[in-house]
Amino acid sequence: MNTPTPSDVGLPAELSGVAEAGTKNGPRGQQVIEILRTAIISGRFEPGERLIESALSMEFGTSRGPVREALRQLENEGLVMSFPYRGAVVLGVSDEEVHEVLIPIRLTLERYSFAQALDKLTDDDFAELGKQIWLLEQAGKANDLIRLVEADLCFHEIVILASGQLHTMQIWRTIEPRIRAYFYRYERFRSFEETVEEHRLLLAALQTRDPAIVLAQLERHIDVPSPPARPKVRRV
Amino acid sequence: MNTPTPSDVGLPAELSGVAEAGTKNGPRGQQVIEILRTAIISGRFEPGERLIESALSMEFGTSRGPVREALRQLENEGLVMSFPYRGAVVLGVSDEEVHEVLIPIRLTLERYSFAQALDKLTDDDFAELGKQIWLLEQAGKANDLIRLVEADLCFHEIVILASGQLHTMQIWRTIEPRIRAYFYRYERFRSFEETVEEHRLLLAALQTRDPAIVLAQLERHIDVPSPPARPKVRRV
DNA sequence: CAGTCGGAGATTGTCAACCATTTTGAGATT
DNA sequence: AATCTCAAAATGGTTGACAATCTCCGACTG
Repeated sequence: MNTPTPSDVGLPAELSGVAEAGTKNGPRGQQVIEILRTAIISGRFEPGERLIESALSMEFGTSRGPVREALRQLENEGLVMSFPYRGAVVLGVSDEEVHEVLIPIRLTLERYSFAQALDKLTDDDFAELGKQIWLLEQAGKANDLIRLVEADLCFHEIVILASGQLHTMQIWRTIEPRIRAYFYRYERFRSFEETVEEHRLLLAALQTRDPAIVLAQLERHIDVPSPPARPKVRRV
Repeated sequence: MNTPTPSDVGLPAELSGVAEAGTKNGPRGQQVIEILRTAIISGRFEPGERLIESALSMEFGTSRGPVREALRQLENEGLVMSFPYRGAVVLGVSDEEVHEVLIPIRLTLERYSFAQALDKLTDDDFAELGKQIWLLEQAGKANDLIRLVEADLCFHEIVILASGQLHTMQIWRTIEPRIRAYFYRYERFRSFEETVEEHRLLLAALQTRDPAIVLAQLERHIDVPSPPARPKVRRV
C-alpha cells in the first residue's frame, strides 16, 4: 500500500492504516481533530461561529492542549481561521473558489499521482480499490451520501498514497476536507450510479497501466462537475 | 491592502502587517516557527534529520508548547513529517515534485488571484508592489539571493492578499516555503536582472487591469523555469 | 548463530494549574 | 456623541508531572 514510513525518510519501522475511519484512533488529539472537522464539514457549526478552546476542551473532556492543536490543524485545512489573541472562527468555502482553485489543484495532484502510481500499484492496492468500488455500490444502493463520498475520496487517496509522493499526499490532505464539504453539498445532485460507474472505469483504466488511458479517464472524472447550476455562493 | 480581518468572517476589528519580516513579531510561537522554517529551508537541517521537541525548546528558551505547534505547522508546509510517538524528521522536496505539482498549483493559485485582484488593487497595493520591485533591484545589484527571493515572493503574496480569497491565500501559505526552498536552490542559475524585469512587466500588466494581458504575462513568468538542467533530484 | 523476548531509556502525548498578554465591551466621563 | 477606563474573557505560554509508545540493546533460546 505504500504508506510512507519513517524509514522512507530516515527513521526505521513501519506504519499502516489507510483511513480506516478508526473508532479509537491513536492519540486523543487526533480524535478531537476528526470530531471537529466532521462537525464543521457537516455543517453543525455555522460559518462565522466562534470556537472557544476552553468550551471545546470541556466538551471533549480533554485539556486545552489537544484542542489548540486541532484548531491549528483545521486552520491548515481551511476550515477555520484564527487571529492572535482573538481565537478561531469557522469558515465557509465559496463555490467559486472550489471550482476555480480547489478542483484544479485536485486535478493537478491526481494527474501526477495517477501517473506515478501506475507502475507502483500492487495487487493489494487494486484489491483495496475494488473494495472502495464495492462500498460505493453499497452506499449508492442505500442512498447514503456520506458513505458514498467517503468511499469516493478514499479511492483517490489510495492511489495518491500508492504513488509515494509525500508532498502530493500532504497537499491532498489539506484540501480534501474542503472537497468533501463540497461533495456533501452537491453530490446529491448527481446520479449516484454515475459516480460509481466512473470509478469502475477509473479502476479499469488503472489496470491497463496505460498512462494515456488513465489520464483521459481521470480528467473526464474530475472535470465533469461544471459550475453546478450556479447556486448561491456561500461566502465566509 | 485587503488583509482579511475578523470582521470579514464574523468577528469585528482590524489587522494589518503583510509579511514585514518582523524582528519581534507577535506571539513567541510564531517566532519559533519562523526560525525553524528558515533553518530547514536554508538547509541548516539535513533531510532525514530528527527534530526533538525538548532539544528545540531548550535551544529556543521556550517550553515545549510552542515547539510542538511549530512542528505541526511545518508539517503542514511539507517541510517536516511526523509520526505518532516517534517525532518529526526533516523532509526534502524532489525537483520533480516541484515542477510537476508545486509549480502547477502555484500557477493555478496565481491565475485566479491575479484575475480576482484586478479590480481590487488599490493605489496602496500598487505602491507596495513598486516597493518590492525596488527591493528586487537592490537585491539584484547586491547579488543577494535571499533578499531577491524574499521580494519576489512578497510581490506575489501582495497580489494574492489583495484578491481577498481566503482559501487561495491559505494554500499559498502552505506551498510558499517549498517554492522558496526551490528558489534558493536554483534561482542563482538565472539572471537576476531577468527576474526583476519580469516583475516590472507583471506590475505594468496589472496596471492595465486587462485580464488577458495580466494572465499572459503571469504564465510567461511562472512557466519559464523549465526543468533546470535536470540536476539530481533530492529525494527525502 | 539467528531469532525472539524483555526491559530501560528516550521521546511524544496529555493533563492540570497558573500567570501574562491582548482584545473586547460596557460604563463612566467629558 | 466621542473618548477613556477598566474589568472580564480568551488566548498565549510556562511548569512539572505522568502516561503511552517506540527504540534499542542485551539476555535467553532453539
